[in-house]
Amino acid sequence: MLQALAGKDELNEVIKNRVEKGVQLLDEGVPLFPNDRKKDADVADIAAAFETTPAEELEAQDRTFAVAGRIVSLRSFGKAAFFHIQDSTGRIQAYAARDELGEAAYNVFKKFDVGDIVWVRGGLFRTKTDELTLKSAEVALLTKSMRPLPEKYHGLKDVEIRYRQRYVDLIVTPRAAEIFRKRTRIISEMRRFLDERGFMEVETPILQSIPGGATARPFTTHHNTLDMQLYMRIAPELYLKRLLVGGFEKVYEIGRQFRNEGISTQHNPEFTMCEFYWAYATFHDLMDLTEEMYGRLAQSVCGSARVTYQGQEIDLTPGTWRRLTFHESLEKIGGLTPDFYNDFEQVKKYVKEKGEKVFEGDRLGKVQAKLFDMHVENKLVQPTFIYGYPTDISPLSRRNEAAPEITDRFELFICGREMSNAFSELNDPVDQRCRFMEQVAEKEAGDDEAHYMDEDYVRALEYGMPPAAGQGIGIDRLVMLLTDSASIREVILFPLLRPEA
RNA sequence: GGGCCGUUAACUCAGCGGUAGAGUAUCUGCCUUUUAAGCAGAGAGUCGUUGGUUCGAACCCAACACGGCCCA
Repeated sequence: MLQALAGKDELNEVIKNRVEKGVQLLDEGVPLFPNDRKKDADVADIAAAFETTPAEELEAQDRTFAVAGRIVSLRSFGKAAFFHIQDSTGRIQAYAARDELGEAAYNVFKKFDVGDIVWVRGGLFRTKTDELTLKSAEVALLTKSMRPLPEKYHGLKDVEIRYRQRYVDLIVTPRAAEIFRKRTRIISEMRRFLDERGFMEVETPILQSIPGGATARPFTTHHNTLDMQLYMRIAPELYLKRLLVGGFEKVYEIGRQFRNEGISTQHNPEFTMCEFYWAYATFHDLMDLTEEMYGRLAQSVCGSARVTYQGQEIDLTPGTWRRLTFHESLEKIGGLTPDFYNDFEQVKKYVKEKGEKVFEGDRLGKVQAKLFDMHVENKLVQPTFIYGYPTDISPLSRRNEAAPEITDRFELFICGREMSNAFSELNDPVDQRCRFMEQVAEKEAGDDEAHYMDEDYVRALEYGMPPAAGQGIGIDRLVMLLTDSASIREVILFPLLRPEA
């Protein structure tokens, strides 16, 4: 196989050289991809244990360590060489010399390249510059690399290659690897937070025959045997609330959602959301819980409740977050007057002039939401709950007892972006049926993001759903905030891209 | 969908109408404490694709592809 590769003239010079080297090693009886070596230490553990140990003490001990990892740098002299080995915990320098390894082993070592995965066993010493270094008593090739890694100093700058070939990015861009480690920590910490409070993690369908729980266009797919059109879920909401009907009082799901929408620095067609539902609670309880959760995640992942995002300090300290009603925000932040924003015809004319689409069936709340998007949203930098959304744009939320035209719903904004959406749940089946019918009318009027009718969901409510509050948190945007990432593609391992040209 | 920008060696980039360049990486030689190791030498390219303008195009023009940023 290697001979076949070596003969291919479309391979570039570097790859040809690597293949030839591989063939030579094979000829000498050195396997290129063996799996018979075990490591007995992680690089970070060695560093942690001996970082401050003086040179004499290091060399006095006769203990050896076996590590395995990728060669990420190599400085070779004639009869000795220094190289760095990188494993999943970090990197450590190693030293190989002809006099230590013996002539034959050193000649094999000389055929190792940057990018190869190797195994090294040896004791520790300190170099002239005091760097903790593993002195190879034995080295072995574990995986021959055929392709050269990107340049060592500038690294991989081309974002297209970084996203398409994330495997390379993770090897050579420490920040990228760090973002995804933090992402994992954020999600596991969130699980722990919810588990501690008695929430039960569940899994609900991704393939749905009626997509619901959000205003968004779904992806469509097809089941062959059932010959049935299916949709990829846009939210797990309606299934999670069915579970409240079933008697589970606290449930959550962390999972992928799919929305057939544009792609931007804030939007990827598939993204991850955490949704949770809490019986006998209200949206006020959720605001408190949210502050507590975000504060804890920031503390755990960033070491402080104050984080820096794109040069701005964001204070996530629980108990300090601003809370404003939707209407207050239009006035205090948007600088609009009730005379204006309550005048349907005037607002409709205004948003149309600004280039927004207005459909036949749209009502006041919907055009007010566009005013909010234009004049308020991007000014909400520090964490702010906006609550009391118009009922027209909140088809699944409970109406406010005192003012039925608004709902007991909030959205959380940080850095000018929607981070979360939550409300006291609508559990009146009659009201829910009417709201669905209004949505269906909007859909017929041309809004393809409007809700579908979901008869089974209404039937579930007819059995009785306990009063409850529920929330959805966009995990990707939260990870962006806590890792100071400007684009959602920086926090998704394999963001959606068109096929390579 | 619209606007602006980018695409040149494996990587990072320069070149912007007159024979395709540098650094890293690769190869050869020297080199046993280097760390963007060093010294000497060599090889490496469908300049995103397709057309057009021109005596001559990586460079100017057009369309397309992929990507980035901004707007909708």
